[in-house]
Amino acid sequence: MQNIITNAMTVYPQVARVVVAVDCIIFGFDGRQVKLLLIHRGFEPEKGRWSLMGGFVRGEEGLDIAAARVLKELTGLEGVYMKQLSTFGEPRRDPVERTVSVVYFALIDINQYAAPLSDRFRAEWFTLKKIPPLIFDHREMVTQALVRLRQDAETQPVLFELLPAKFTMPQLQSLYEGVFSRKFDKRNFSRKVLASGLIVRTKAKEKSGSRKGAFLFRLNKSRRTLRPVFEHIAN
Amino acid sequence: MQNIITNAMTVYPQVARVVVAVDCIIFGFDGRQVKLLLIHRGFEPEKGRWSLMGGFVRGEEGLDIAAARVLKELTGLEGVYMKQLSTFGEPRRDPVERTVSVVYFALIDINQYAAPLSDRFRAEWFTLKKIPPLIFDHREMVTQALVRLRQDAETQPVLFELLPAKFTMPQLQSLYEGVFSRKFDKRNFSRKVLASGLIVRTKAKEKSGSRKGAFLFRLNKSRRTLRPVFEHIAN
DNA sequence: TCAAAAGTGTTACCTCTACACCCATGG
DNA sequence: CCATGGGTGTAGAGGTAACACTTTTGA
Repeated sequence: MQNIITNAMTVYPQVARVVVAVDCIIFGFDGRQVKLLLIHRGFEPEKGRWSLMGGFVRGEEGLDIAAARVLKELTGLEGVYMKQLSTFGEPRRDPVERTVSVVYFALIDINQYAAPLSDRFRAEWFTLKKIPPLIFDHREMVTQALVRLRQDAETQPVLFELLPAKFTMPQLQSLYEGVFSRKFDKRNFSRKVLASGLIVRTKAKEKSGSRKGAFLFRLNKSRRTLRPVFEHIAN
Repeated sequence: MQNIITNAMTVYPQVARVVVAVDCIIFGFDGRQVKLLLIHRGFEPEKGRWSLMGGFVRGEEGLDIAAARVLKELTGLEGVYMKQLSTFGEPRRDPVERTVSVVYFALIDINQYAAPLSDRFRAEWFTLKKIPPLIFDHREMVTQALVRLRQDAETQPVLFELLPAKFTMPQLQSLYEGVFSRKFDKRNFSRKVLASGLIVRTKAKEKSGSRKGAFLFRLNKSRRTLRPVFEHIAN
């Protein structure tokens, strides 16, 4: 087994080299529920079980690039919101060979491309309450991603990545309720979101889904954070 | 150059293997200022410049374990608060050979062991405003760590890791002021911290540092978070 | 006795939460 | 005409921020 050294670099002697992979946690929102995209493994190890979408990092590829490539292979999507979560490296987490996995999570609007999916890979969306058993330490990765998603959603408008360009207030509220697993009061919710200045009401209405129709909103591009900074212990 | 495979595992064919390292960002507090521990490199590459303390991950070693080992090699400390920050893996970040570095940050009370330092390595504490140029992408690592430290400090009582078991209110306030780079009103600050129930006043006073003396406080072990959870968009 | 740091209370404002009814429309 | 989901306002409570003076004691 020859180690792959890609050019004439000198090397560190006596140092173990390991396989580095990326795994992608893909969250989606379909207008009603927050979901997680999983693939049904058609290969060993753990053939036939569910897992995150992953792949090995190539020789000349940075980690972010590798994650974007893996996401594209599965969903066909590019330019998606994607963030590094953390790295898993227990020596025996992958039974085949020691593999250090850098985990990313992505947020996408499910409806925008329900189509591109499922071809090369058997991929399915699962609601957060019905996640099947996952291989290796993937379940722990998902748990961490959810914690992080909530943290981020508290301070930054990340959840808008999961929505189409125009969305209704009830959709936005369902999204927040899904991510935080709790209900919000719709009057307080809409007042608070509007007060943030992040979204703007358009004149159009979405008429499917209710007889009355719901106003469509869009992001106000000039705003980037929900609050300047929040300090728990502060003046 | 033989790849090191530690046992009879089968392997993934055709996959690049790379060196995995850990780098430790060590924040400390001396009762007045928040500081960062750096080492003066006595070896190539970048000999003579400043860097974070790092080391390669060994064959049978998990990432957290590797980081703890590296921290111990430098400071002699064990059982310290340590958390994974993120992973850096640009192909040419290390000119010697491709190296993926998993970054950890640790929080310690400087006074507790000013001694154990500086022997094997030339290590020095730098205030956050006087960080020298660092090698590779270490400066970016530090920047990210500071952002994360602030985020964490907003929701969790992590900063207490930087303090001795007993500390004064002015010390605590300097710590928060150092981390957030701003001043707080001492009346509001102490009221707020005390209202959190996180700390308890003892009868003892710290008499050095002021003529009047300042009450010593200690952590109230039963409390774990500053607030249950905070939602920006919530009910 | 005075310089230096520690300690303490009140008020105005703003934000958060709880809560219930009317509106528009398609069937 | 009625069932369904969408939209809105108000009042009470709680938290935040601004603000200045007194205490202690070592030198």
